[in-house]
Amino acid sequence: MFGALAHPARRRILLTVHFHGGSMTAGEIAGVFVHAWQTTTRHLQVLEAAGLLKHEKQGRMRIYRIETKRLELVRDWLAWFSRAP
Amino acid sequence: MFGALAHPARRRILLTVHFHGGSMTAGEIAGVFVHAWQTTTRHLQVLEAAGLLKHEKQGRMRIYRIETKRLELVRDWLAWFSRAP
DNA sequence: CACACATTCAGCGGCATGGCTGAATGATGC
DNA sequence: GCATCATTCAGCCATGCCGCTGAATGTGTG
Repeated sequence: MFGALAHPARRRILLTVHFHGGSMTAGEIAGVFVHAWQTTTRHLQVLEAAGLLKHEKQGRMRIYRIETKRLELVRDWLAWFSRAP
Repeated sequence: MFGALAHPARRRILLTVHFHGGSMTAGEIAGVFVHAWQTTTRHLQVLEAAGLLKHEKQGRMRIYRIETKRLELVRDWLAWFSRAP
Protein backbone atom coordinates (compact mmCIF):
# COMPACT_ATOMS: atom_id res chain seq x y z
CA MET A 1 0.00 0.00 0.00
CA PHE A 2 2.56 2.57 1.01
CA GLY A 3 4.61 1.35 -1.87
CA ALA A 4 1.74 2.11 -4.21
CA LEU A 5 1.36 5.60 -2.76
CA ALA A 6 5.08 6.23 -3.00
CA HIS A 7 4.93 7.32 -6.64
CA PRO A 8 3.69 10.84 -7.41
CA ALA A 9 1.92 9.76 -10.57
CA ARG A 10 -0.11 7.22 -8.65
CA ARG A 11 -1.11 9.73 -6.01
CA ARG A 12 -2.19 12.07 -8.79
CA ILE A 13 -4.21 9.29 -10.35
CA LEU A 14 -6.08 8.77 -7.11
CA LEU A 15 -6.78 12.47 -6.67
CA THR A 16 -7.82 12.83 -10.30
CA VAL A 17 -10.26 9.96 -10.10
CA HIS A 18 -11.65 11.15 -6.80
CA PHE A 19 -12.41 14.65 -8.05
CA HIS A 20 -13.90 13.24 -11.20
CA GLY A 21 -16.64 11.70 -9.14
CA GLY A 22 -14.88 8.56 -7.98
CA SER A 23 -14.80 6.67 -11.25
CA MET A 24 -13.13 7.10 -14.64
CA THR A 25 -12.26 4.95 -17.62
CA ALA A 26 -8.67 3.96 -18.20
CA GLY A 27 -8.57 6.14 -21.30
CA GLU A 28 -9.72 9.23 -19.45
CA ILE A 29 -7.12 8.68 -16.79
CA ALA A 30 -4.34 8.11 -19.27
CA GLY A 31 -5.41 11.23 -21.14
CA VAL A 32 -4.58 13.40 -18.17
CA PHE A 33 -0.97 12.31 -18.03
CA VAL A 34 1.99 12.96 -20.25
CA HIS A 35 3.24 9.38 -20.02
CA ALA A 36 2.56 6.81 -22.66
CA TRP A 37 -0.78 5.22 -21.80
CA GLN A 38 0.89 1.86 -21.38
CA THR A 39 2.88 3.33 -18.55
CA THR A 40 -0.27 4.60 -16.92
CA THR A 41 -1.80 1.15 -17.28
CA ARG A 42 0.95 -0.28 -15.14
CA HIS A 43 0.35 2.35 -12.49
CA LEU A 44 -3.30 1.40 -12.50
CA GLN A 45 -2.36 -2.22 -11.97
CA VAL A 46 -0.13 -1.34 -9.08
CA LEU A 47 -2.91 0.66 -7.49
CA GLU A 48 -5.33 -2.18 -8.05
CA ALA A 49 -2.93 -4.72 -6.58
CA ALA A 50 -2.73 -2.50 -3.51
CA GLY A 51 -6.51 -2.55 -3.32
CA LEU A 52 -6.82 1.19 -3.85
CA LEU A 53 -8.71 0.84 -7.11
CA LYS A 54 -11.08 -1.69 -8.58
CA HIS A 55 -12.23 -1.99 -12.15
CA GLU A 56 -15.30 -3.34 -13.84
CA LYS A 57 -15.74 -3.91 -17.53
CA GLN A 58 -18.46 -1.94 -19.18
CA GLY A 59 -18.66 -2.54 -22.86
CA ARG A 60 -15.24 -2.16 -24.35
CA MET A 61 -13.95 0.20 -21.74
CA ARG A 62 -12.95 -0.47 -18.18
CA ILE A 63 -14.13 1.78 -15.45
CA TYR A 64 -11.91 2.30 -12.45
CA ARG A 65 -13.26 3.47 -9.15
CA ILE A 66 -11.61 4.30 -5.87
CA GLU A 67 -11.73 2.10 -2.79
CA THR A 68 -11.66 4.74 -0.12
CA LYS A 69 -12.04 2.10 2.57
CA ARG A 70 -8.58 0.96 1.80
CA LEU A 71 -7.20 4.41 2.47
CA GLU A 72 -8.56 4.20 5.98
CA LEU A 73 -5.93 1.59 6.71
CA VAL A 74 -3.33 4.28 6.24
CA ARG A 75 -5.28 6.51 8.58
CA ASP A 76 -5.40 3.69 11.11
CA TRP A 77 -1.68 3.20 10.89
CA LEU A 78 -1.09 6.89 11.47
CA ALA A 79 -3.34 6.73 14.49
CA TRP A 80 -0.69 4.76 16.36
CA PHE A 81 1.29 7.96 16.65
CA SER A 82 -1.58 9.81 18.25
CA ARG A 83 -1.71 7.38 21.13
CA ALA A 84 0.44 7.92 24.16
CA PRO A 85 3.66 5.96 24.05
CA MET B 1 7.74 11.17 2.41
CA PHE B 2 5.58 8.40 1.07
CA GLY B 3 8.71 6.92 -0.36
CA ALA B 4 10.23 6.86 3.09
CA LEU B 5 7.16 5.18 4.51
CA ALA B 6 7.12 2.64 1.71
CA HIS B 7 9.62 0.33 3.36
CA PRO B 8 8.38 -1.93 6.18
CA ALA B 9 11.62 -1.61 8.14
CA ARG B 10 11.28 2.17 8.18
CA ARG B 11 7.69 2.03 9.38
CA ARG B 12 8.81 -0.32 12.13
CA ILE B 13 11.57 2.09 13.09
CA LEU B 14 9.05 4.87 13.50
CA LEU B 15 6.74 2.73 15.61
CA THR B 16 9.61 1.42 17.69
CA VAL B 17 10.91 4.88 18.46
CA HIS B 18 7.45 6.20 19.20
CA PHE B 19 6.64 3.51 21.73
CA HIS B 20 10.04 3.93 23.30
CA GLY B 21 9.07 7.40 24.38
CA GLY B 22 9.78 9.26 21.15
CA SER B 23 13.56 9.13 21.19
CA MET B 24 16.23 6.45 20.93
CA THR B 25 19.91 6.22 20.12
CA ALA B 26 20.96 4.80 16.78
CA GLY B 27 22.45 1.80 18.54
CA GLU B 28 19.23 0.95 20.35
CA ILE B 29 17.29 1.19 17.12
CA ALA B 30 19.76 -0.95 15.22
CA GLY B 31 19.68 -3.50 18.05
CA VAL B 32 16.02 -4.17 17.44
CA PHE B 33 16.54 -5.22 13.84
CA VAL B 34 18.14 -8.22 12.26
CA HIS B 35 19.85 -6.16 9.59
CA ALA B 36 23.45 -5.08 9.80
CA TRP B 37 23.50 -1.78 11.66
CA GLN B 38 24.95 -0.04 8.61
CA THR B 39 21.78 -0.93 6.79
CA THR B 40 19.68 0.53 9.57
CA THR B 41 21.79 3.68 9.47
CA ARG B 42 20.75 4.22 5.87
CA HIS B 43 17.12 3.79 6.78
CA LEU B 44 17.57 6.39 9.47
CA GLN B 45 19.04 8.76 6.94
CA VAL B 46 16.15 8.21 4.58
CA LEU B 47 13.70 8.93 7.36
CA GLU B 48 15.63 12.02 8.33
CA ALA B 49 15.77 13.25 4.75
CA ALA B 50 12.00 12.89 4.67
CA GLY B 51 11.78 14.99 7.81
CA LEU B 52 10.25 12.20 9.86
CA LEU B 53 13.19 12.01 12.25
CA LYS B 54 15.74 14.45 13.59
CA HIS B 55 18.92 13.69 15.45
CA GLU B 56 21.04 15.51 17.97
CA LYS B 57 24.46 14.54 19.14
CA GLN B 58 24.81 13.79 22.83
CA GLY B 59 28.27 12.69 23.79
CA ARG B 60 29.35 9.96 21.46
CA MET B 61 25.89 8.73 20.64
CA ARG B 62 23.25 10.26 18.46
CA ILE B 63 19.72 10.46 19.67
CA TYR B 64 16.91 10.27 17.16
CA ARG B 65 13.47 11.57 17.87
CA ILE B 66 10.28 11.55 15.89
CA GLU B 67 8.81 14.57 14.13
CA THR B 68 5.15 13.78 14.43
CA LYS B 69 4.24 17.08 12.84
CA ARG B 70 5.56 15.76 9.61
CA LEU B 71 3.19 12.82 9.74
CA GLU B 72 0.30 15.23 9.77
CA LEU B 73 1.10 16.07 6.19
CA VAL B 74 0.15 12.52 5.30
CA ARG B 75 -3.05 12.96 7.24
CA ASP B 76 -3.73 16.18 5.38
CA TRP B 77 -3.22 14.48 2.05
CA LEU B 78 -5.63 11.73 2.99
CA ALA B 79 -8.15 14.37 3.97
CA TRP B 80 -8.66 15.21 0.31
CA PHE B 81 -10.53 11.97 -0.07
CA SER B 82 -12.92 12.83 2.72
CA ARG B 83 -14.10 15.94 0.92
CA ALA B 84 -16.88 15.75 -1.54
CA PRO B 85 -15.68 15.50 -5.10
C1' DC C 1 48.62 9.56 23.68
C1' DA C 2 46.51 5.12 22.80
C1' DC C 3 42.68 2.47 22.80
C1' DA C 4 37.80 1.06 22.77
C1' DC C 5 33.23 2.23 21.58
C1' DA C 6 29.24 4.34 18.76
C1' DT C 7 28.20 5.58 14.49
C1' DT C 8 28.71 6.78 9.66
C1' DC C 9 30.89 6.77 4.82
C1' DA C 10 32.12 4.28 0.49
C1' DG C 11 31.50 0.86 -2.73
C1' DC C 12 29.62 -3.80 -4.60
C1' DG C 13 26.00 -7.23 -6.40
C1' DG C 14 21.28 -8.35 -7.01
C1' DC C 15 16.74 -7.30 -7.77
C1' DA C 16 12.72 -4.31 -8.45
C1' DT C 17 10.79 -0.20 -10.69
C1' DG C 18 9.63 3.15 -14.33
C1' DG C 19 9.85 4.76 -18.68
C1' DC C 20 9.51 3.32 -23.45
C1' DT C 21 8.04 0.52 -28.02
C1' DG C 22 5.68 -3.19 -30.48
C1' DA C 23 2.36 -6.76 -30.61
C1' DA C 24 -1.94 -8.98 -28.73
C1' DT C 25 -6.69 -9.19 -26.72
C1' DG C 26 -11.66 -7.96 -26.65
C1' DA C 27 -15.88 -5.61 -27.69
C1' DT C 28 -18.49 -2.60 -31.44
C1' DG C 29 -20.31 -1.16 -35.79
C1' DC C 30 -20.97 -1.85 -40.59
C1' DG D 1 -16.53 -11.42 -40.95
C1' DC D 2 -13.59 -7.33 -40.90
C1' DA D 3 -11.95 -2.99 -39.66
C1' DT D 4 -11.67 -0.14 -35.55
C1' DC D 5 -11.34 1.61 -31.10
C1' DA D 6 -10.01 0.89 -26.00
C1' DT D 7 -7.03 -1.38 -23.34
C1' DT D 8 -3.57 -4.64 -21.86
C1' DC D 9 0.56 -7.91 -22.35
C1' DA D 10 5.54 -8.74 -23.27
C1' DG D 11 10.05 -7.37 -23.44
C1' DC D 12 14.13 -3.75 -23.37
C1' DC D 13 17.11 -0.55 -20.95
C1' DA D 14 18.41 2.59 -17.48
C1' DT D 15 18.13 3.92 -12.90
C1' DG D 16 17.48 3.35 -8.03
C1' DC D 17 17.04 0.69 -3.78
C1' DC D 18 18.41 -2.76 -0.31
C1' DG D 19 21.26 -5.81 1.68
C1' DC D 20 26.05 -6.69 2.61
C1' DT D 21 31.34 -5.86 3.86
C1' DG D 22 35.40 -2.99 4.88
C1' DA D 23 37.33 1.32 6.13
C1' DA D 24 36.82 5.95 8.31
C1' DT D 25 35.16 9.51 11.66
C1' DG D 26 34.42 11.16 16.12
C1' DT D 27 34.20 10.87 21.29
C1' DG D 28 35.01 9.29 25.82
C1' DT D 29 38.42 6.52 29.23
C1' DG D 30 42.87 5.15 31.32
